[in-house]
Amino acid sequence: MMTPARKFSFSHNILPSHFYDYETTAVAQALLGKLLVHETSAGIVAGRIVETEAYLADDPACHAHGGKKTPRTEVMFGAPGTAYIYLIYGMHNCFNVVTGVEGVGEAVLIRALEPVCGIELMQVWRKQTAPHNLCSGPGKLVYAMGITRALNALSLMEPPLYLAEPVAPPGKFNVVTTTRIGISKGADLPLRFYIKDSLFISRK
DNA sequence: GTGATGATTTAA
DNA sequence: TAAATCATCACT
Repeated sequence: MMTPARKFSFSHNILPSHFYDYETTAVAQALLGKLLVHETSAGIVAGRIVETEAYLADDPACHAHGGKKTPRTEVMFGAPGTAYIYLIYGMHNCFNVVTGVEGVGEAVLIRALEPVCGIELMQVWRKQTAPHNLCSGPGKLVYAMGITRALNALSLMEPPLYLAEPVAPPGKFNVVTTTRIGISKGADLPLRFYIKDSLFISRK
């Protein structure tokens, strides 16, 4: 008789609150190699973060630049380690990790993941099969992970959506720094970070 | 109320 | 290269 698939989760490896006790650019780099996990009713999906962008309080590309607090940006001023999810271009959503000191509006955009877990689910939700095309963009990974705006403002330190240490010992990797993608203001700032030679980033 | 804008993706 | 598509925000 077949052994039933073991129920598992990554929740015992959740990144603790002190992970966020650093400036946003440092957290953006430290998030590379970590896991983003979503425990859904359909199953667990997870990916290794391979590309991020920092959005800072004094940064013209940041939704909350200059301390601009609106109904939308309010979560960016909340506790670090919460989710900031917003609609972009009327049809996709972007997923961010709120960072920085509470009361200051900063966040890290997750731009790409390497699929780790629940790839079949990702393929269904993305209507794509190629692994390198499942999570290689901020809008794409939101679909692949089953993330919706219902998760906006929720803590990333507990299920169903959370950040975790990878299970296997992290291999050594190099980080590349470039300017950010798809913005007009603040376009020259070196605030995009990705894992060198990753096949899963949104673009070189 | 109205209009400009946008941290994207996809297909042609 | 262009179209799709709509929440958000400032207010010519």
